[in-house]
Amino acid sequence: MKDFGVEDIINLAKEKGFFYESSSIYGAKSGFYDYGSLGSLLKKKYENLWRLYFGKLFDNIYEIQPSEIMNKEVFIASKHLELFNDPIVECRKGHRLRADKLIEENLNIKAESLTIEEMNKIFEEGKILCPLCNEKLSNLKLFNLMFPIFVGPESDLFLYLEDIRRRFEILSILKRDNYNKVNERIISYIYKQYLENQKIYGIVIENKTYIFNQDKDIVILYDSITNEYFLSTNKEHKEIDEYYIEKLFNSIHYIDIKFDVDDLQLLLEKYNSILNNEMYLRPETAQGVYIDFPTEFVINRYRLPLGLYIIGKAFRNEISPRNALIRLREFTQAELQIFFDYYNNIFNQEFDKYKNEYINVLLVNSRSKNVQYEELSLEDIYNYTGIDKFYIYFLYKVFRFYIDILKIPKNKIRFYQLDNNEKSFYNMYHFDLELYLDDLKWVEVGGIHFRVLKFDTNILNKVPKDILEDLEKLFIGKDNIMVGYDLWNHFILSKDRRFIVTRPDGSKFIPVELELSFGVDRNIFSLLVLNYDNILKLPEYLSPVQVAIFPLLENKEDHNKVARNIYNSLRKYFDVYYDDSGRIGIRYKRQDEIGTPYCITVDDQTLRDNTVTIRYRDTKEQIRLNINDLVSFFQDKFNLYRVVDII
RNA sequence: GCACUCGUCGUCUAGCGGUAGGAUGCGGGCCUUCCAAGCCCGCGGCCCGGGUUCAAAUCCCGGCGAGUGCACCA
Repeated sequence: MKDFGVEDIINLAKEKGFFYESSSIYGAKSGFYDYGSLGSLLKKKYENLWRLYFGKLFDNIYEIQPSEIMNKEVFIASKHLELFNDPIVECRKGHRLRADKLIEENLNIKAESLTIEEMNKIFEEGKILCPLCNEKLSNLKLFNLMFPIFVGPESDLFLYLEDIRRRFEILSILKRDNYNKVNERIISYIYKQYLENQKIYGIVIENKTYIFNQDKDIVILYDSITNEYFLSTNKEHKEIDEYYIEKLFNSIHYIDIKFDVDDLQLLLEKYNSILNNEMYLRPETAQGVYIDFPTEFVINRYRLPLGLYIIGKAFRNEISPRNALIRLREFTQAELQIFFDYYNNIFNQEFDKYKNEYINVLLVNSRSKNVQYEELSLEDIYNYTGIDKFYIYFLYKVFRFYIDILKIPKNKIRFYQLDNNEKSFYNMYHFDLELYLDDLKWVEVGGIHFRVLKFDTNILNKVPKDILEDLEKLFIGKDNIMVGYDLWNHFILSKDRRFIVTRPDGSKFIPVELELSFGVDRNIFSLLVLNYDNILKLPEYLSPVQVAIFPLLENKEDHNKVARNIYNSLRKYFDVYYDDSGRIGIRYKRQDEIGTPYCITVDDQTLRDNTVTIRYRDTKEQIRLNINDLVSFFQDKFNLYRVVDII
């Protein structure tokens, strides 16, 4: 049997319409994919199964749909603006490196405490050279993995001012010695192009006029006292070649605003007011749940445990998207956040019911054993690691979803425990759920994160005074407390007291958070990779097309007519496909390739006794069934509730 | 983002300065009473932009995209 690799799946996906590169007729941008007709059906079915399973894991779970564009404060509280933000420095040859890491390695000082300006100064002075080519490093900028959105009519102005701010306060490239003198002929050539169809923007400061293009690749300086022109490429002192001039002309996205130094102050004030309109595309769905927790907790009558989940888009400006749906810039997450009282936790009892069940895990301590995973009972995991029972219980529930419902082969799934260096500081426990996708090895398709912080009373010295009183109550009778990382952060910043929960005995706490997080696109991709070998053997309730209907012979009018009627009667209930072209064998093959589990064929016997053949994909076996029984037959086969009920 | 390799019908592939060819697929027809690969006809392509040349899919430059390895993935 041929091995089907990732590349084959990508071709299949494109050819049959599962997914393909987005905007490809205009030249695709990596990291963006469109789901096609079949992919959309598959994804919808996956999500519905996920809803039925994880949405019913326990009582009191709800789906919510927060906005994908969220306030800046959300990401201040969540620390995404602070920590999702890498300072990048560049050398002449274009190598880009992490500025903070370079400083820490070379100068042995903690870069955390340095401002951008201070870091930039270190590189300007040439204290650190590019380790790859020994060239000077400069042009320090922040690279944030979030996509900013500027809301409201002034967004263009904001972008422009943001550019000015960086230019003056951080980059300070408008220094004279960056410029080469150029002759008037070149300048007039540029102006000529400018007048014809391109626009450039400029700023006048004292006696100097700076003109630059959108990409800031090129800046022209005109000195009105000496009447001289200078040109900077904003890189090295490169020859003024046609490439840069051409680049200037090609900057099609422009803002044409001119102002002089008197206006600058006014505009910077305006900038500060517009700053409030800066929002972000969410880099994870989770924050939507955390900020809606107070509202939903009250609406659902203060009951814990409370589960809130989102199936929706998240956006990250990844540096290098790879492997089709595995690393995208726009992707779909399915995340269930479970909030509960750590000290009064019903899930620990659930553990006992399943403690003799086995799951595949690779514990930190087992990595040296040179095994892919070990099959351990829940009780063993508890004994080996001391991890809380409720956490292991949820690992088990996730495992069953993949084994029993998605039908993932048992030797291709494992939980990978992250060690203290790998996991984030706010995760007390963190296991990735990984699937083995041949060429790609183990791929992370989900994660189970216990997002909590443990505080002693010293934390009270560091919190805002107006909520100090509320926080002190959490410590009554305790030396330390466990709190959900995000709920804590959002409480500190928003000061919304609904984050604090009161127990029946009057004591106060902030719930802890357990996050079951899944990359939907990665799951879809994995399902295709793991199930394809000429035939796409998806579980029948996941198959995009559920039933195909054929006339046995395309040139027999009777066959066609009856088959058409069946098609029309089934299409209201199921995802069906009608095909009367080519021979019967090729039609079966077409459906096998896209995973259609059942094919109905109308033949001569149908005309006599009103029965049709139903052929099952995996065995190629046929049964005969009366046309009148088809709807109930398939309703039973595709009943998702029953699928989930088996568990 | 860096380095290397590579972009030809939807898919696979030949051509590598001079009329873009095959296979598969898809559509139509013939034949066929149940599992692609019988016959006939048709549809469909050189990633994009510059440059060199009488002439560019082919050579050069840039962009975009893909693969692999680094790096990145709070």
